[in-house]
Amino acid sequence: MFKQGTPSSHFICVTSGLTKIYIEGYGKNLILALVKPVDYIFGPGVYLDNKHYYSASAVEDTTACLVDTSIFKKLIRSNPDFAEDFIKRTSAQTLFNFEQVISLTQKQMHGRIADALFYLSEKIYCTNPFNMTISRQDLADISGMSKESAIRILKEFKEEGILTVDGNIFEILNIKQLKQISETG
Amino acid sequence: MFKQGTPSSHFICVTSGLTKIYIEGYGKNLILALVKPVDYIFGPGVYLDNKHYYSASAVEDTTACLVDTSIFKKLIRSNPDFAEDFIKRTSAQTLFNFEQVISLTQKQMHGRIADALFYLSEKIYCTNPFNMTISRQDLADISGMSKESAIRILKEFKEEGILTVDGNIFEILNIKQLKQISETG
DNA sequence: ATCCTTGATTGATATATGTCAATGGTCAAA
DNA sequence: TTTGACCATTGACATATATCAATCAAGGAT
Repeated sequence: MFKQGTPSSHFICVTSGLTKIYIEGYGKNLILALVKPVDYIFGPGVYLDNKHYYSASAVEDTTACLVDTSIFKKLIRSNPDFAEDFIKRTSAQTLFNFEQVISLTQKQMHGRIADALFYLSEKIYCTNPFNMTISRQDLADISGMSKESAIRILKEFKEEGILTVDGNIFEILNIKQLKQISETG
Repeated sequence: MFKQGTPSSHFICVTSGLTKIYIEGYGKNLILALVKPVDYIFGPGVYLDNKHYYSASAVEDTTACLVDTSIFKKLIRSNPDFAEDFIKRTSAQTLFNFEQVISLTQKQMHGRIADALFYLSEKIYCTNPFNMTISRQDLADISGMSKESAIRILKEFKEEGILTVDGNIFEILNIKQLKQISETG
């Protein structure tokens, strides 16, 4: 959909499908979030230099509509309720980033995969047996590890009866134990 | 100054000294930023649930003044320029967080210490031979590693002539090489 | 001066994690 | 059916990094 470093003149509203937004780092990508309908993609560059500071690409067939950022900015200036709501949203986003950073920097792989699984099940697909439409590489890019490592952790979870994987259908069997793993790092 | 999880009813303006803001994670801390005069401490909780989502404590003797958040919120609603400026600041903050996350998750220790040294020299102390007023543990908490590892990397940099350390006076001798290390991870 | 606390440093060791290479499965195009 | 491309999986191995324990240096208080 767009690449890090390119000019950004619109903000994007995803109306169907699923999109990943990710930073292209040193040889690997870090997925910041998955965006599902109806949610917005609005990067920090909009109020700075009108560049994208992350890339976005569809992981499922996705439709979206674009809104010129100048319209958005006018709305912010003219409507205090809108501005306040926007600040609330970005605050929540920041909070989410905090949790993510702590997970990525202070937990080991098992805890990070656990967090990613909960993110997918609770926040993205919103069901428990859920259909993984993202690749193992994407899962690894969410959890900040190599895809081989991610696969190995999944295998361990399967062996311990925490998880079943049938094709791309994932089911978390033992939520409590997985929460435990998330907590203890 | 305040602890993660406590209620936050004011925003803080640091008028002298140096303060670290950090997240208390699983057994270790992650320093998000150092705050020097004159800058503000304004967490994401202010517009959500009025709680602090990170802790702050002084690393040098620090004075600060407090402003009730309700005053701040009124200003946001009544003054579009102020609101826009605030959004710009938080955008810049978000951008900085992005760089930080990439550094922490995709670079190895040498690159992360290099980044931390540049942060201290260029953004915080703003001189090149600079007086490290933070501890090695703090340096480690900025770079997301154990203090022993941080010390070892510093030692290597000294041996390679990139850095001199005299007491708490640090001088980056070979900026170009250190940039190189930051780039190559 | 001596003690005591705190932070810095060093070494030895364990382990978490990445890398590389090989294999297998699946699906679509020819 | 066969081929090829792509993704998932597995194993063997190298190495980055944390942990633990010990030592050392510098002040402050008694």
